[in-house]
Amino acid sequence: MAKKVRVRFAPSPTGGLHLGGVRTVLYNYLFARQQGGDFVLRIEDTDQSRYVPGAEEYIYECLKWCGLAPDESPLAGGPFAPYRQSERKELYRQYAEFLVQEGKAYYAFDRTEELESFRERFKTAENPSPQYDHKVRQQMRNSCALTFEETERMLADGVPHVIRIRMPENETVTFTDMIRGEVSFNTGLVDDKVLLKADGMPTYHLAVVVDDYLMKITHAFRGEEWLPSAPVHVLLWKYLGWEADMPQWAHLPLILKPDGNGKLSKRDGDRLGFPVFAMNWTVPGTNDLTKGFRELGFMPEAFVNMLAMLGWNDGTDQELFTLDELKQKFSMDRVHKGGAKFDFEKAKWFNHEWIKKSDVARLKTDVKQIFGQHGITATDEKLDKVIALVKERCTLLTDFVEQAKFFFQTPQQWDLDAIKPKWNDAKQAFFGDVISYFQNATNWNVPTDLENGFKELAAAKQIKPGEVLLPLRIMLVGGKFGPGVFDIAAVIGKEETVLRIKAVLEKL
RNA sequence: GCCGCGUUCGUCUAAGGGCUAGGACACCACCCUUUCACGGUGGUGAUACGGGUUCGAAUCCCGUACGCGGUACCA
Repeated sequence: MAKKVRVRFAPSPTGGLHLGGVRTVLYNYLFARQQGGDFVLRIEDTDQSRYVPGAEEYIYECLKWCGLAPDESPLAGGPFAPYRQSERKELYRQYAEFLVQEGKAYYAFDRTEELESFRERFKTAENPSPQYDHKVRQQMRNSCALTFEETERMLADGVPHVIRIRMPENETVTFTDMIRGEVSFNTGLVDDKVLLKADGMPTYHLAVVVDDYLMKITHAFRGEEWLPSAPVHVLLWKYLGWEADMPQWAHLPLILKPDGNGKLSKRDGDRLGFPVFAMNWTVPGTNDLTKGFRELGFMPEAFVNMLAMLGWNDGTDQELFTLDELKQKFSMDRVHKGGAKFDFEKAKWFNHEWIKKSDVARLKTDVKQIFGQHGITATDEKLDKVIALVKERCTLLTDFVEQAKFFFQTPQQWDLDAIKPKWNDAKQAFFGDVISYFQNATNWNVPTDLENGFKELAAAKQIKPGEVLLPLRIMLVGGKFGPGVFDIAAVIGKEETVLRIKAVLEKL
C-alpha cells in the first residue's frame, strides 16, 4: 500500500511572507489536496538571533487569507506536535551523536575567530571562499584531528563545540528531483556542514531531515536555493538509516525581480512600487511598514491564481483557475525549471479578471470594509446595485472607492473645465427644464425611460443630446468617468439628482 | 574561483523530431461606447551563439556565452 502523502511548508519566522514563500505553500497545498494527503506547517525557528516577534502569527493569518490552511501546525496541533523546532530542540542531539558514533560526523571545537582566520588564510583569488572540508579537516580543531583522549577531555570540560557532517572525499550523490530529473553532486566539493550548533540547536540541515522523517513527510518541496545542499540532506537520510523513507524532492524555480535579474526581494518592491509581501508587514520596533497585496486590494483568489501561473500551467490556454480547479489540475511535472520574473501588470490583470467574474455577494464584504475605511456607509440594497454597476472598471478592490464614491457622497469638486467652454444660456435653460422633468418623472427606477425622456427634451429644445450628456455626468459624478449617467441617477434617487444638478448650475 | 541549476516575443508561457513557432500581459491602431472602463478586430514582437545527429531540430548530443543559486554555528 502506498504511503499517505504528507507535505510540509517550513518557513522561518523572520518577517513577512513574500511571493516565493506563498507560492511554495500553494504548491504544497495543491499537491496534498490532490493526493488526498496532509499539509503540515512547521516553524523552523532554530536561529534565535533571527527570530522576529509576530512573524509566526503573520504566517497563520496569511495562509488563512489565501485559503491554504494547514492540517497540522503549531496553532492547530496534530499527531506529530510540537511543530515548532525550538520546542523540539532536545530531539535533535541524539541523532547528531549517533552520526558521530557511526563515524559520519564529528565534533568541532573551532571558535568563530578561528574559523574566520582560517578563511582569511586560505582565501585566494581562485578560491574566494575556502570550505571546511576533507582537505582541511585534519588541520582544524576537531575530533578527526585530535586524539580520542583530547576530544573526550574537551567534551568533559564543556568546551563549546558543534557537530559537523563528515562529507566523503569522493562520492557521487544522485537523486531524482520531480522537476529537474536526475541531479548529481560530488561529495568532495561539498563542505562539512554544521549539523548541531554550539547552543545545542540543530541547523536547518539536521532539523529538516529529522523532522521530515519523524513527521512522515513523503514529498519535500522547497525553493531552488536549497538545491546545492540537497546532497547533504540525501546523505543524512542514508546515514541515519532512513533511506527507504526519504521524501521525493522538488526544487521550485525562483521568482525573479522584474528588471534585471536576481531573486525578488522586498527592496525591489519598494524600489519599483509594487508589493512583495502577501499582507502588510510592520517590522517590530522600527514600525517600518511594507504594503501587502491584501491591503492593496487584491482578492485572495486572484493572488493565488496569479502565483500558481508563475511557473506552472496546465498545457492549455486557460489562465483563470479557481482553487478547486487548481487542486484537480496541478502537477509537479508541469512546473517550469527556469525562474520567472514577476510582472505586477499581469498580477493586476488577474485581479481585474477576478473582480469581474466574482458575483456581487462575494465582493460585498470586502467592498463594505474598504468603504468603511473611507467613511462611506451604505445599505446592502444600494451596495448591491453599485457593485454590479462599477465592478468591471475596478482593477483593485480599493478602486471601488474612487469608482463608486459619488453614489454615496455628493461630489465636492467638478471638472467644470470640461463644461464651461461650450456652456451657454440655452443649455442653462435646458437644465432648468430637465429639473422639472425629473421632478415629475414617475418611473424613476427605469434608467432607459429617464434617458429617453432626457433626449426627447433635448430634441424639443434643438439641442444635441451629446452636448448635454457630458455636463449631466459631471453634475452627478464630478468627473468624466463611471457607468451610464441614467443608471447613476436611478441609484442615487430623484431628490439627490436634482440637488446635484442645481448645485452645479449655480457654478456655471 | 569552484559546484549546481537554468536560457522560446519586453514579461508569463505553449509546442516532448514534422503546418506559417500558438496564447496571455503590456504596447500600438481601429471598432464599440454621445464619459471612463469593459468588450471586439488587427498589428509590432522570440527559439542566446556555434558545432554535430537527422530527410527534417526550439525539441536530442557537445561546446561556448550569459544569467541565477550555493559556497555561514542563516534559513
